[in-house]
Amino acid sequence: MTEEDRKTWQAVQDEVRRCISQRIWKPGELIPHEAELAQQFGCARATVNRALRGLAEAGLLDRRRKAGTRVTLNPVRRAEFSIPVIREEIEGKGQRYDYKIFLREMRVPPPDVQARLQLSGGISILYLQTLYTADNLPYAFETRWINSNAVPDVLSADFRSLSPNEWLVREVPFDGGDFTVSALTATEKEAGVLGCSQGASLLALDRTTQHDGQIITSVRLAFHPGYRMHTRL
Amino acid sequence: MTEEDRKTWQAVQDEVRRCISQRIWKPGELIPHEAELAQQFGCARATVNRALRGLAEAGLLDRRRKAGTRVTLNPVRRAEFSIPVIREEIEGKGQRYDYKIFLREMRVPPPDVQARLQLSGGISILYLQTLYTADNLPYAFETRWINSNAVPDVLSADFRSLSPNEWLVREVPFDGGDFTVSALTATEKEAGVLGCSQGASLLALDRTTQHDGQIITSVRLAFHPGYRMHTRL
DNA sequence: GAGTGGTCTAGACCACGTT
DNA sequence: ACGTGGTCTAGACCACTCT
Repeated sequence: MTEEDRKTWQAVQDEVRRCISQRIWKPGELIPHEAELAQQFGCARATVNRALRGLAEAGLLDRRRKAGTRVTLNPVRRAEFSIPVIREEIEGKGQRYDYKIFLREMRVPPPDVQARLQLSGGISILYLQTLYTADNLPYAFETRWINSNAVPDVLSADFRSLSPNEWLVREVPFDGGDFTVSALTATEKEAGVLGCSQGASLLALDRTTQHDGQIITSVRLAFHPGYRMHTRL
Repeated sequence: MTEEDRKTWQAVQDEVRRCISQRIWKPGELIPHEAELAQQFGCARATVNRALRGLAEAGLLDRRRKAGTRVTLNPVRRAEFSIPVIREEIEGKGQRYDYKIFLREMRVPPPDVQARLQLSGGISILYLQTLYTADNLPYAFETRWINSNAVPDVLSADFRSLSPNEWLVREVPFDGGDFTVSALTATEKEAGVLGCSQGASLLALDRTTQHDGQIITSVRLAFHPGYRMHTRL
């Protein structure tokens, strides 16, 4: 552990990272407390705290009052994915983004969607099917339910220049939701619009969005075969 | 904006969150600068900074020096998944975790794996096939390549009480890697061990792990049909 | 009870990017 | 040039939790 004359929290963090990565501090081991490290690094305790807090958030350290700070035993626990904002994703590859709305009607959702949207039976809401394309090739097929009772404005929305997704992001505030990734087997319908064979394996993202306790929308995106979500650790 | 007598950064953060969620501050809009908010909340600027930094990391705010702080236009961009540590995942559901190693041999990897592991051709390394089970039902099928040149100890490892994954986590330090999620179509082999039909859609996680510039291991997990990754936003 | 991390403060200076 | 966020400090008190 060399004595650097740096005092930025980043420098401290890098040094601590090195100690962990090189197993100078081994998994499960207690590391020196903040005051001690502050003295070693020649900086304020707050600076050390800033550095260690970041590493704890990243999952590399376990910190508990009185118990001290330990190197996490099983350090890989989280992966952060950027959620595809389809237009950006496509345009980011230099391809031409477009979308086509196949279906737009009021409909009574099936029981599972009713449950997800916390609706009672028999109420019909807005249902949309949209295909996103990149350079005119099918990219993802979106089926979306919008709780039009909670968002009445959506009924008069024009989705010509703004996709349903972007319209919602722009017009309707939200404060939570959930997100599921799964593999699905292409139905005849999905195969048809995505131009793949029926039975193909597709990556599916299901998402619900809520605001102030109400569920606003429930959407499934089925991506073209070969689509991948990627991230660095 | 009510004047609270709280001064914790969490309280400030909650209040700012409320202003965003209720569109008191609209997407794209400039919000008051730190000094002003500090005065409004009756706290130090550092406290406001702490609160806003958190929201910026969460993707709700865009902050730039001199330009000030704005409400993000497209706030949903990241989702954090906890990476499945299979044993914990299974035991967490109250099920019995077990695994069985089907194959363990030295083998020359195919070209794509060679590339991923940054190996030159003709070198044989350790190859493992493992099935993880929950209550004796197939859970996930793992195919793993381990760069046994970088980790010679692995050749004498006994994987009876510790799965290859857990052995590596325990014995080999690492400092990076990457992570891919995709949908795959079950091959005959995968269908056989997972007890599903050939051609079924499976969620696949591919991961490489590196340390000090070297790629240590490349692993693919193919989960049983119906498996989902879930997270809240 | 006592040791450790968690947070707040008031002030200061710096880094950056808009102007 | 100047306004804004980014960071550092030294000290203080608090909150948790282990013993």
